[in-house]
Amino acid sequence: MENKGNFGNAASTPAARERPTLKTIAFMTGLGVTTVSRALKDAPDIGAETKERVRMVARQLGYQPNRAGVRLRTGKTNVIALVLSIDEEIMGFSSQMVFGISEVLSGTPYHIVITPHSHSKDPMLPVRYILDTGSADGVIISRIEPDDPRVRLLSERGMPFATHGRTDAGLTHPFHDFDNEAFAHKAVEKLVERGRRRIALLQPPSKLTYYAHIRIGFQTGLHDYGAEEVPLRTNTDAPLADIRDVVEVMMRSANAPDGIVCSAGSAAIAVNAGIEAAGKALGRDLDMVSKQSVPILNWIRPEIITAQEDVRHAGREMAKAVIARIDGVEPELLQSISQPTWPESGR
Amino acid sequence: MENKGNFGNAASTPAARERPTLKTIAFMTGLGVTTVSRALKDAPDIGAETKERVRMVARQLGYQPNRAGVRLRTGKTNVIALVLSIDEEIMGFSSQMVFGISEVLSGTPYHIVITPHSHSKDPMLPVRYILDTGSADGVIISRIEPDDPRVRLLSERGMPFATHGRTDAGLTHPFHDFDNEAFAHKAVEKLVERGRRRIALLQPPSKLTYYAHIRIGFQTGLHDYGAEEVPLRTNTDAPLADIRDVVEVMMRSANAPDGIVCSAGSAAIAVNAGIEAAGKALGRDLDMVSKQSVPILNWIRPEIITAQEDVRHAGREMAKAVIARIDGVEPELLQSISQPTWPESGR
DNA sequence: CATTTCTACTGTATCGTTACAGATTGCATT
DNA sequence: AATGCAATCTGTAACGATACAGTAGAAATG
Repeated sequence: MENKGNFGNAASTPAARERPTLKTIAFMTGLGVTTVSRALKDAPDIGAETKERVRMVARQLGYQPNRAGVRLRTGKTNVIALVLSIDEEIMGFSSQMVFGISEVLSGTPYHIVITPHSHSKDPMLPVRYILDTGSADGVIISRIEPDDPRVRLLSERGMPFATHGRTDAGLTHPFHDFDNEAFAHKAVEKLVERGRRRIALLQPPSKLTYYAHIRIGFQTGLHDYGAEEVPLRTNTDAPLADIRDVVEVMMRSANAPDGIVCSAGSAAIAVNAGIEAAGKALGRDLDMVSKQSVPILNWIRPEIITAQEDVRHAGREMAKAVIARIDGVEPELLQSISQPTWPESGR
Repeated sequence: MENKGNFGNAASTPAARERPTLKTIAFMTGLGVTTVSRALKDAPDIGAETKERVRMVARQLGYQPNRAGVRLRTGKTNVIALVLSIDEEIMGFSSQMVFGISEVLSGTPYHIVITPHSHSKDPMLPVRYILDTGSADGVIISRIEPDDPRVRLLSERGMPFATHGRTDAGLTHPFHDFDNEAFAHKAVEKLVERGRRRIALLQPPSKLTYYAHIRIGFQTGLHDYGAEEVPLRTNTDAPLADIRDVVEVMMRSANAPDGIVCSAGSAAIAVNAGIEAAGKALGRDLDMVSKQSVPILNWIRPEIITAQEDVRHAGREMAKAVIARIDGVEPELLQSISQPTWPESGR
């Protein structure tokens, strides 16, 4: 009865020093490989006592299922692909997101694989690659457009995914978003509170969905608090040097604003440089409200009024959403929006 | 002669819509699976014409080898694991490194997997996990200590790896490092040039190898240029609020320094806050020289004299080193040190 | 007592790839 | 004509896990 079953035809006997496999456990318990596999999955047709024994031995051996074996047989990769734009933000935006995702994945068998791309190249490429090679069980993407072709493709192919930002074309899918409308609205309020009336907006590139959210929040804010817009012809994607130059020109012009709303932390730095280059100063000639995803603006220019976007939290939410989606939860239930927080100024 | 070989006993015929495998190519070319496999690897025992034909069909089908298959059979994972401390730096330090690594890996079959950990927990854990599960072909680690146990373990187990920073205990291994000694030395020079003589150093935690490099550069600098050290009792790992407080106290004290050398960009922000809290100002009462890995300090406090550390470049170098190591290149040949660059101040 | 049903377990085939140990063919050599 | 030998090509087994289709034995049923 000893050493039967799978070891009958196989020549090998499990070596002590190798990484344990199901075969090792099967050998040690005297059970079949199949039984061990099913026992570890808590299948209903395995005896309670047997399960217990298998689990004990597995634990003792430090058994970890071989990923390649599982993946080959079942097609499950246990990988979440994070598609990142390599020219995203200069300041740790994406690292915080990665860490948020990792936090959630650390309790699961999932690993995080970074799939980088440049947003000057075709943004479909990384997504197509993942789909064609089946190299992930789930995908996380950002920089979402209203009718994002990546979202369409992923949905079509039935690949679970979550987005950082929403679409706006009747597509239902898991997402996490920051309430940019609320941010922009409140930003205007904060400026008007300080007696500012002529306000410029440094907005995101118009192709991204949240451009519209920012615009709406900004414009209803202007309307609600009786302020007017001073046009600013650049966006948060522009090189910092360009932003500085454009702002400098604006600040030197006859109708310079007395308030600025800035949609990205790194851009706020350039805006401030432009303001100073024009001989103006925050807090004196004008005020600025900016979103930031890494809490540093307040450290350097306490005069900048900031709203905090918790990107790490966004990462957590998206990771949870993708996993839930993989587990079959309906997309409608996997959408969340987080509110800006307004830390008391200073520090 | 058609449809023979592997298709004789197998019931399946390759479906058109599925992802192509070697079997598909074998079917289309009328060759055996083994032949196709060897042809694609350019093995010497396959005819030139056959190779050409196989390559053509493979290209046409968009064949990509199944990673799980390769991994299961050969043990090669095609994964480079990047071990990242989730409490690393607040500012995009690690994202830039990730992108640098990605740049190099994009031309190879390697993927990058992030293995996060907290450096308050046992730093051996992620490394042991990778070794025990064989989940990567190569590893990249940072926050290196003089006699780093991770470096020892990885070497012992023959796992290819590269480090960001050096060890200092007779261990030979691939690394990329920033010349912190040169940085600190030059930093003192820059301060003395501006007439500063009493200099404080915000140093890295003493357990990290580059603590010594910074100290040596700093002290030889003091000696060479005839300046003296004002002690500063904190380090770059401390919470920003702590750094600010300690600096504030120091700046209020009788023997406040007239110069500061700062070993990390994010810490410089807190140092500056401390200076201002004490009612002092950079450029007037004292000067500061700081290292930065993301070029933003100059944007916000142009008065801070900065040395740039190109972390993206470091990522590239380490990725190249790991791959070379995997390919059997000797570790001695895979060590590089990059010099600080001193961008002209301003903007 | 024969038969069905249920419980607990097992062998075989398979995922895609590659190492290994042959085959087959044609051609030159003895 | 027999032999040797490259040059090409091929089948089989194996990596580790799991889906599937069983089997053996005990217990319940008629």
